[in-house]
Amino acid sequence: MSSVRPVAQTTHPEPEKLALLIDQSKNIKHLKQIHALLLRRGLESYPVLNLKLQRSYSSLGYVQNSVALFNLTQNPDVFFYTAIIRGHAINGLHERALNFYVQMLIEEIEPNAFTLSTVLKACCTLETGKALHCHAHKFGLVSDSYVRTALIDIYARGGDIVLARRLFDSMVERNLVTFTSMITGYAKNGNVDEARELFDGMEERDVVSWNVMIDGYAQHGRPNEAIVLFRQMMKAKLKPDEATMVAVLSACGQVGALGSGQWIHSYLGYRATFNCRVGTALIDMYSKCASLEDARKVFDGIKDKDAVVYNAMIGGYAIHGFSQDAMKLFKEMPEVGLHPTDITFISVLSACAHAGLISESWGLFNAMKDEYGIQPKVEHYGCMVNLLGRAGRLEEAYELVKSMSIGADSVLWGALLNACRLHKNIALGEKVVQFLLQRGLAHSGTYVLLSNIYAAAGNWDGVARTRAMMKQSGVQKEPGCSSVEVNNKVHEFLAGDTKHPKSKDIYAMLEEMSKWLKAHRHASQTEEVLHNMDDEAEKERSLKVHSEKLALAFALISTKRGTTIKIVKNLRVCPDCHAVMKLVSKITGRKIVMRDRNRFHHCVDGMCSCGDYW
DNA sequence: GGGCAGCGCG
Repeated sequence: MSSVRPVAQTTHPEPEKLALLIDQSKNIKHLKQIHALLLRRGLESYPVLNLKLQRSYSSLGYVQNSVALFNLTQNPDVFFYTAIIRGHAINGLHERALNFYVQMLIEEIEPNAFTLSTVLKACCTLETGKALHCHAHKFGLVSDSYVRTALIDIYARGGDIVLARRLFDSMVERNLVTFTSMITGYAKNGNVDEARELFDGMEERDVVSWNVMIDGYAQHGRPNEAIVLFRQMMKAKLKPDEATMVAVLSACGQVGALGSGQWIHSYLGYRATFNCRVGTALIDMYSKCASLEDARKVFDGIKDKDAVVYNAMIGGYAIHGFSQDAMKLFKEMPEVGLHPTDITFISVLSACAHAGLISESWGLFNAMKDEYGIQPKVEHYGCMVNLLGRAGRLEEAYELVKSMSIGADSVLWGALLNACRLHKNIALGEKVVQFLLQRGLAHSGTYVLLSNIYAAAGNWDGVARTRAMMKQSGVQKEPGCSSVEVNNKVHEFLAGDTKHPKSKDIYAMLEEMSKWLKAHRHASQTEEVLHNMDDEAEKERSLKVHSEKLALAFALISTKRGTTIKIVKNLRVCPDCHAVMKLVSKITGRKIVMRDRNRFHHCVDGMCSCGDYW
């Protein structure tokens, strides 16, 4: 190498060339090499190159390196400030990003539209958003489309969807991104239909707009519409990306659409390995579609698993009641250098709850607080209440709920009520419902559970009163809906449904099932029939057409002998249907796997994996 | 010399 510097310098790459090299560096090693080269040539503080270095370090996640360079910069201008704010914002260091913005204002450097849209990215609260909105006015940036898009985003995510829409409507030029931003706002806020209206009105859509809409359906209880929209996307010849797949897989898991989920798996190419995001989505889908072995295969194939991947697999074991496997994976986490998260604890605690492991649960619950420094959330309490309730320790469960410093939600109260139902404890059930009514927290599930508690104890007065309360408050029972997938198509059934094309055959099968059940001396478990029917025969008739039984009958006539039957129900399975599933599994020799709102039931040869507690 | 939107786990 020549040691004659002046000569060498003229033959070295020009700054423009170096700038390009920085932009093109794909990893930290690369970048550091170029940085070293700049240092050797005394070009480190050459403004353009310095700026580019900072940006590249930040985008590779090395914000500290950017900060070090920033601190060496003499009189950083608006470009440098914007870069350092952005570096922190994209790496989730929101508070520090805001601090740099404040520092910039103190230095009396005026932010431009780039700065403002960047700092808006780091703004987490509605209050900060409003303050920045004022700044936008002050600096005359409020009509800039990037600033405005960011503002729409902030307001929509902060829950002020009306204001977000007002900003959107007042924009002179709205583009694909603005629309997508507004649609995202609606979707995240649960206004899926408004989102769809905007989506349908768009002149052009890209993969992101489709993804947002599909995910909006998937995350707001409308998984079937998510799958339908995905098919339309494919028809429109748009190439789905990873985000599309993650959203659709979530939807497949929710409805138990194993066939569709497998199709996506094959579209992704049945690779031996997936990244964490796609891998997690596949694990979740397979777990919820009762294919735990496939979930595990995907899990094993993921290299560099993160905690989220573990959470998904542990959660899979948990809903199937495989507590030992869940615990085993949980114990493996520290061994591979992963820290359990709050979600991990929800999964292991629910696994323990399903298996009735009381001392283990208390141990985990306390360790979570004391050793891992994770504050229990309402969901963690929910697991404990489920567990204690199932074990009949109702007062202990009630005391736990009352002792909480955070507010209990309707799911937690529901867990307590379910325990009252299981142990026929009317007194506590009434107390809880009274409590909920006073605070306006009662919803349809509350009433149904209370009614079930009365019915279980044969208290028909109580049932009638509950019915009257429901009517008075205008609450309607969420209709039970069961689905079963046959030939990649999800068939849905409501109670007493006659809309299915094969309805006649289904009802014939139900008659046949009745005969089997009679022969096996099955006594209908009418205790939880909601209505006060005087006639026992009438109660039986209403039980016979429960949605899960229709789904079972349809599966029996339309699937091959010996194959596993998989049913998904949106509510908790009713006791009579549960008993029937077990019996039918024995009579037909088929495995019946049913997922209800809470967990999986694997019925084999007359026994259920839940041990008859759910 | 710079900027905006989408994904997972109970």
